[in-house]
Parts: sequence; structure tokens; C-alpha cells
Amino acid sequence: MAENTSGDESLLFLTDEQLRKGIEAMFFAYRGFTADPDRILEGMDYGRAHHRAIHFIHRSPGTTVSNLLAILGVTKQSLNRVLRALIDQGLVRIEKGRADQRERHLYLTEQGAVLERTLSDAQRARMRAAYRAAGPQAVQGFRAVLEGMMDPEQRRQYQRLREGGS
Amino acid sequence: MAENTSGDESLLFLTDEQLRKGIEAMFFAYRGFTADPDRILEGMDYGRAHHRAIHFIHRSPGTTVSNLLAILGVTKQSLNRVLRALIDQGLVRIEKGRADQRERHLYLTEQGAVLERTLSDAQRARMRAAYRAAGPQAVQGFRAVLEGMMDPEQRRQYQRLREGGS
DNA sequence: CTTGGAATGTCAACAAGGCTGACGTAAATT
DNA sequence: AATTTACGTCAGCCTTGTTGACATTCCAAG
Repeated sequence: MAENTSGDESLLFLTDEQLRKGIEAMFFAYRGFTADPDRILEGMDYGRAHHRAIHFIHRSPGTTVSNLLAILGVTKQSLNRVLRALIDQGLVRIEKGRADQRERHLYLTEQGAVLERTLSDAQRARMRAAYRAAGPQAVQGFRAVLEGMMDPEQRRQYQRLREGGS
Repeated sequence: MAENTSGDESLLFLTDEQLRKGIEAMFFAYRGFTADPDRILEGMDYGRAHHRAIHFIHRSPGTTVSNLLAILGVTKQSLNRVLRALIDQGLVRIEKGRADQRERHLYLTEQGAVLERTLSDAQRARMRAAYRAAGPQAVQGFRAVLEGMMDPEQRRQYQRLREGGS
């Protein structure tokens, strides 16, 4: 919209100052974004990395290790450390692939699902408050800008996750 | 809440599924958000922590250590390590307070300003692309939702930075 | 003028969570 | 039979965060 007023009024949102605001908003908001799960996990043997693994296993039950690797964007050594802890402590269950037996399919156990719910309840509560305060129109904009900030590869990952949901 | 259409059509954006999308969008977008500066800094002796310090010193020249501490939300030991490197390598200059001589005021040197520009040019370019693609309406929504996600303390920090800008 | 607290620096030790490199094994593929 | 894929693991390193303890300098209040 708005191919108008001498490219000045209408492009105010592209000012360096405006962009800087966006950058700082991302910085501060991300702190809030992770604050609740961090609080919950501190004291347990887990951290943000475990949370991420749990989240995506919950989101895509039966996902493989290499798939998770691609989504999280870390090395297998790094993921393995995290996964090992979750498996050893009974939050995640592994199942050898039936078609391809090299693959390991990952599932949350009952116990894992409980923690997942605790974490995502907290995170969603914050998100919900922000959404509600801003309104549906803002939410659309929020998501549009975030998508624009992703690397193409990340955007693909993001959108592939969506195929099932909504 | 919502004394309207059977609390369904109008609140679709508050669905757990919608909230989950927002959460994942934050996750993937933040990766993109930090990707360019990370790339630039890798190989230099610096990292994300140095970038943050440089950013906020640029933003508020003459800011004190304790002020920076509050903004960044880390311990003084952690910040000091970063600051020490930047000072020793001539990117940041320190000035004793004139009124209160306990305070140290922080400034970027010429050299520091050069790196700052390099980093923020890259980060703004990405932001600009996302803003442009999404449009001014979306940008407003983007910022509104992010503000809603901040802790009150963080929001105050964020808004105090704004007083000068925009 | 003394004293308590504020602002800062620094040493030491540790943890989480990234990384690289190397090696091993089982299973699928060619 | 040889190669590639998917995964696990050992070892070591780096960045960036944390606590705790201690020293200095200086402002401010009694």
C-alpha cells in the first residue's frame, strides 16, 4: 500500500532511527521471550538448549535426529549432549526407524510431555498477553516482519513446521 | 473477555496454535537477526557480547558502566571482560566522570565507530528488507507485540533509550 | 571529619552450550 | 563389495554467562 507522498512520509518507517528501534526491540523482547522457561528450568539440570529440543520433539513427534539437527542449527555433538541427558532422565524416548533402521525417531515420554506443557504454558501466557494487548492486526504484522528477518533456509524450516498446524 | 462473536472468530489469533507460531517465529527470526553481525565478527577477537556493548555505547555516548550493566542485564564481571578487550584494543575510550569521579563514561573511538557502522549497516539492511516487505502497518504491529513481550523493567529500559530518538 | 555506601575493577573458579576433529558402527545404497 | 548415510562418542577448545571475595576511590550524611 501507499505508493505516494514523495517517498518521505510513507517511508518514515525505513528511517535508520526506526530500524534501530526495531533492532533494540528484538533485543529486549527476546530476553522476555526466554525469561519464563529459563526461570522454570534453573535448578533442574536443564537449560535453554533442552527446552528447544523438547519443544520441537513435541511439535513433530517421531522426528529424526538429523531433522532436529537441521531445525536447531547446531552440531550433532552439541545436540547429542542435550539429547543424552533427556533420554537418560526419561523425558525423551528413542525408537529405531522401521523402514530405515539407521534413523532414530524421537518422542516425548509422559514425563517429558509434562515438562513441555509447563514450559510452553508459561511461554504462551506471555505471548498471549502481548498478542491480546496489541490486537489481531498487530499480530499479523509481527509475524510478517519476523518472517522477513529469517534466512531463506530458516524460513523454509519455519514454514515446513506449519504445514501441519493452522 | 471479548463480548462478541461467540469468542471464536475474533480471537483466532489467540489460539494455542497461533501462539506457537509466534514462538517459533521468534526463534527462527532471532537467528537471522544475529546472523550478519556474527559472521562479521567471527575471525576478529570479538563476539555477540562485544557487539551489544558497542551498540549501546554508540547509542548513548558517555553512558556509565553501571548504566550499561542495567541495559545489558549481565554481571559486571562479565561486562568487564568484554569492555576490557574493547578498551585495550582501542575501540572504546573511557573518561572519568567530572561531577562524580567514580563513574566511568564510555565512548567509541574512531576505530570503534567504524566497526559499529559495519555491524549496524548489516543488521539494518536485513531489518530494512523485512520492514519494506511487510509494510508500515506491519512494522507498527511488530513493535507493539515485541513491547508486550518485554518484562516491565526491560520495557522501561527500551523506552528510556527512545526518549532521544524518534 | 569520619564513616557508610556507591561505582568500579579484578582475581579465581566454574557451568552451559556452542564448536572442530577424529573415529567407530550399523545399515542402506550402489 | 564398496561406498554413503545416520548416528554416537571421545577429547579439547571458546565464548559468555555465573558466584564469591576483595580493593579502591569517592560522594554524602551524620
